[in-house]
Amino acid sequence: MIAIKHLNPQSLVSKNIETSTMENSVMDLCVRLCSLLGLPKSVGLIYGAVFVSPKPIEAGQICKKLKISRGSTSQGLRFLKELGAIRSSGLNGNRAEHFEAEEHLRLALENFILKKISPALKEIGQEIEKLEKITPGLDQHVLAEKLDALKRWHKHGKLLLPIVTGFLKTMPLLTRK
Amino acid sequence: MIAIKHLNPQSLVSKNIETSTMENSVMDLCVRLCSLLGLPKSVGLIYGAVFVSPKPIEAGQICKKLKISRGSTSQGLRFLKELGAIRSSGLNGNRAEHFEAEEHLRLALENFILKKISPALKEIGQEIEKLEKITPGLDQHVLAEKLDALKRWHKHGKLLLPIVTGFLKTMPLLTRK
DNA sequence: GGTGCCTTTCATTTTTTATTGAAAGAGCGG
DNA sequence: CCGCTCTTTCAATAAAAAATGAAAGGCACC
Repeated sequence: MIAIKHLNPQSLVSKNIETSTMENSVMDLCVRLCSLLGLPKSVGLIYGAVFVSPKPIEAGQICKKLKISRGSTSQGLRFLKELGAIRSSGLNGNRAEHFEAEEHLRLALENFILKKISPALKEIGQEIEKLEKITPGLDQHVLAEKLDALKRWHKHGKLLLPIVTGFLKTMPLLTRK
Repeated sequence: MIAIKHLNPQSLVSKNIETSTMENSVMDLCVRLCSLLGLPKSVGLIYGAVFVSPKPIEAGQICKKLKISRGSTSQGLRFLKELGAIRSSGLNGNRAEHFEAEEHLRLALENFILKKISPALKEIGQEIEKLEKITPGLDQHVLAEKLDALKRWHKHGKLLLPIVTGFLKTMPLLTRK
């Protein structure tokens, strides 16, 4: 079945953590926010764990706390780091890398949008260009019309993008500490 | 591996249709647009087939043309109809339902955004409300701070939504015929 | 150089999501 | 009412995505 998916209203993290309701719920929110962007639950959980932690947290603690595997944790952390949602805060004493949430989650969101949407729009643009070059046969004028419609959508999609990222800039920062 | 997914640059529909390059490419674009919204390929193909067709097309033709099953076709058409991306144009003569693309694809997009994002924001809002009611213990003031940050994000998310849908209203229509 | 501790990688497994096709439904014409 | 044609539904299957955990790599300290 094809359907627009929603997460169910009850707690999403209870299987993973059994700590204070408050912490639990804040992490729940993180999972929801991630899933809105189409990111897997584990990424939401990992981000939540870093976000919620009062001090930089290391991978080992995260995967123990969330009861998820070493591999998932590692990959999730890498993804979040590349995105700019968390950052490493050095190898406090021992060899364990410690993570904390970035102050500017907004940058991560912008990053995400740029990485995900921009290339898609670009490819669509290229596809349209290729199409333009084809001299349409006589029976294809209807298609040519449709192509024009798609072109307009593409143009306006490109326009919308900076508006959204621009709006993000006006948002208050999601700060830690 | 977790990664931001992109469709590969070469044709996405060649396995499904072997008609004119132009038609093929327009459908390709439809698939890309759908996948940007996280919809399955079949939905993109089906929408493409309806969009590209110079006259209302029936389900049977679609599933023959795309070489996909009756079930997928039926479900995809229902989904697109509910979304307002296509509409039924009566049972021309025989019992077969005929479909054509909606003029106002913009409405479908708004619909999609509203159905997908609004409920999520609402649930996040409820979750935050619930959290507010919890009197935080002494050791939880750090969490309370983080909750504030999330609250601000939620507020601004709600603000962004009408701006995006508002922007959609300024777009030229994606017209058929 | 060996040991302990932590990390990443990646082939395999599990879980989730999408697709299929057979069976059942629905309307029309005779 | 029956046969025909098209549709929907849904349990089974296939495909895709995510999670696991064993193996391999890195680094600090002895």
